[in-house]
Parts: sequence; structure tokens; C-alpha cells
Amino acid sequence: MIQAPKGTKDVYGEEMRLWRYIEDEIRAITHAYCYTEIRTPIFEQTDLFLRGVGDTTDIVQKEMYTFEDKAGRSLSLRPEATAGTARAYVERGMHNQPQPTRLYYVGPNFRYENTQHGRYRQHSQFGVEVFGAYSAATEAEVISLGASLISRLKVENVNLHINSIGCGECRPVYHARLKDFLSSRLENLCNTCRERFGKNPLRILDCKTPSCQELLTQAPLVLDALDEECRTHFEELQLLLTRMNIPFIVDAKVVRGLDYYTRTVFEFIAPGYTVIGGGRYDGLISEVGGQPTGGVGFGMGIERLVLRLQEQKNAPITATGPAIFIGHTGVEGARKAHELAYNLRQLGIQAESDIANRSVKAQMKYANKVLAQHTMILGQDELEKNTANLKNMQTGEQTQVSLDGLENYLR
RNA sequence: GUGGGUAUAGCUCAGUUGGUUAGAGCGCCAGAUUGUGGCUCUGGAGGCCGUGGGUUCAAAUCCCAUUACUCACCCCA
Repeated sequence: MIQAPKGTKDVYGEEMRLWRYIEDEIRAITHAYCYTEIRTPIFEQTDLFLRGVGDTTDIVQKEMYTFEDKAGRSLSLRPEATAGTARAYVERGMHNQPQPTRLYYVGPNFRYENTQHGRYRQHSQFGVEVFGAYSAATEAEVISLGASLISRLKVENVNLHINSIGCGECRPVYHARLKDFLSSRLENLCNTCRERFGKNPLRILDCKTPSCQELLTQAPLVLDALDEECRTHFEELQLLLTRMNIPFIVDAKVVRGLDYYTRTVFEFIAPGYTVIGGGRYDGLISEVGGQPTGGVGFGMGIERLVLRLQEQKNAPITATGPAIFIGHTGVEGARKAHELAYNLRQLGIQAESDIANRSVKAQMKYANKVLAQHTMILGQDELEKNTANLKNMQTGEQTQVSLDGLENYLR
């Protein structure tokens, strides 16, 4: 039997209702925030990700679906959508429109990694990007958008963690301080952290090994190494979030794994996994060939959000069935049923007629199972009198109604 | 990429120390007199026991490999 590829899933039925619910809320929120949608290609030149995401990251080093097309070009399925969005911003000259540019996207990303709880090889992300703004208000706006979505969807146990990892000026200073601190304590670090020491010491900060945690309590803090501008920027952000009544935790362990972040980084963390991750990336646009331009954005994993909502038992979605199921007996009754269903559908009313040619009893049974609100059966009598009994499936009451103007009884 | 667990019907799972036609509940389909659901009862369909090898007179059951799922690490949404 052919199975779906590892790390992929089919979304349908009850879960699909959750997706639709989430997507509807996404449209509503981005509308209120005046963000417009962008759809970029699912695959891009591999080079874009090497430069945009960073060629030292695990994502591009070992997790990309890279292939050659028939002309020998190296292409990759996008492992995230920010790089493609930045590319489009530059390539389409969006800086010529009124700045800043506010964008959002919803779509699949691909990473070749081992699956586990809340981790897929194809996963869908909702994300926003703002280009052309350097103020802390930009982060506040973007973060508040994410917080609003989380709260409107009633996702529980999600906490906002924020941090600043400095800019091109002060981050190297911190890097040096941290390495200095760690170099004398290398033998006390776990194996993976000893590797991290060489390639990305910042990541040691969020190591979960107790011995490393213990050691890090004495480590220098990024926030102490920030230069004046980065510090006031971060303080302004905190002030704005407070004014917006958005709770947050300043968390020095949030460092993010993508190369493009500068200054602010943040995560919305649910038990077990991060639901939203993002930050500021002032170097990204120039990295993909544009003029230096400020940028802030985040990505939200939709599968993870769905998981959280499924883990909460107060699922906000209730199933609804058709407004009416029109059953029938006899050839002419059937024809009339299909005709009536068609007419109601033209009016936007959810109507079903029996197309399986089953017994009246079976039709009623079916109507009950699909949660039809009303049923009626069309046969010889009904056709002659042009009336039928409309049955309310909840109360069981039947009322005789004319087949003309049926819609009036269904609203 | 590393390590642990699991794999039997659409779903949730039984299957005794290897031993005839592999079971249950739910779901699906149909029936319980003539054109009306929910409750109940009856019947039916549906499984190469994840896949491929091996041991054995005999494998769902034991061994090996492989794939998928799952949990943790790494990493990330």
C-alpha cells in the first residue's frame, strides 16, 4: 500500500474544521491590522536560502529538500517563507510603495528532519513581515498581532518570551564575553554544548542539560552587553507591550536558530513546543540584494496550533449539518427532491437530497447522522398537493408546508 | 543524524507456552410487514496480522532486515 510520505499528513473531517476556524481568524486579524497577503513560490533558487536563512544553520545545512531541475539549476523547497518574502520585496520594488510594507502569508514549508510531536516535514505556517520600519513599535505591533490571534483562538498555556540579542555592533562584544566565560569551563559542558561552543555559542544558553543550566547561572547576560541604542530599543518595546496589556517574560535563553535576527527575538511557547517564533532582521533585505531596510516578522506553525486546540477539550468548533435533507420515494419524488435541493442551494441554503436511492428509513437515518436540521420526504401525495411535512429533527415536530417558498421555513 | 517503544478490520484494541476457517466493541451497509431518525435486536461486508527474508511439520506469535508511527536528543514552527 502506498502511504503518505514521512512527516506529512492529510487534513480532513473534524480537523479540517479547526483549520478553517484558524484561517478565518487569521484573515480577520490581519485585516484589522491592515496587512496584505503575499503568495511566493514553494521553491526558490537554493542560493536564496543560503544567503537569507544562513549557510551555517542546520535548516539549510542538513534539512533542505534541494534538487536540480532539468536545466541543472539548484532549487530548494522553501524551509521557511521569510527569505522568499524578502526576495519578492526587493525584486518587485515594494520599497517604492508607501513604507512600511506590511505582509502576511499562509502556506507550506518543508524541512527534512526527523518527526516527533508537533514536528512535520511539511508544515504550514502563517507569518507576517514588516519591511521599512526600525522603531520598537514595529515589534510591538507584530507581537501584538500574534498575541491577539492566540487569544482570539483561545489557545491556553501559551507564554510570550522576549529577548534582545543585540545588533552587529554589540553582539560580537557579547560573543566574546560569553566565550571568554565558557572557555575556562569547557570540561563542565555537555558534549553537544562543546560542539556549539565552536559554531554557535549563543545556543548553549538554551541547553536543557541540568549541569549546563547550573553553570549558566553565572554566565554574562546578553542584555548587559547591549549598547545604548539596543537597550533603549528593547526598553521601549517592553513599555509598549505593557501599555497594550500584553504579558511577557524577558528570557535570556531565547536566542533563535536563524542567522538573520538582530536585536529583538521572541517566541510564544506552549508546553512542549514553540507555536510562534520571530524577531527583527535588519540585515536580511540587504542580504538578498536590496538597500538596507529594517524588518520584523514571525512564523506560526499551524499544525502546532491545531495540536494545542485539540489537546484542550473545549474545542470551540461544533459540527453543523445541512439546513434540510430532502428524501424521497418513487421516481418523480426523487426528481422533485433534486430540483428543490438545487433551488435552495441557489439561495445559499445548505440542502441535500438523497442520491444513494435508499429506503425512506435509511434516508432518515442518514439525515440524523449528518445532523440535518430539517427533513422532508417527497412522494406521490406531496407532488399532487404540492405540500409536504417539514420535520424539525431536534423536536420531531412536523408541519405541513408548501413546496413553493420552502426557503422561508429554513431561516 | 543518535537512542528507546510500537505495528492485528475505517477507529480503539484482544489473541493463552508457536497448532485448524484470526476475534470484540465502535463505525459502515441491510433487515425487524406496507413512506419517517435517535433506543433495542438480528444479519452482512471489511484483515496476505506493516513489508521482505529466516527458523519450524506448523508463525499474528520466535529471529534478522526494512519501512512507518511514536517518545526523547539535535534543531525548529
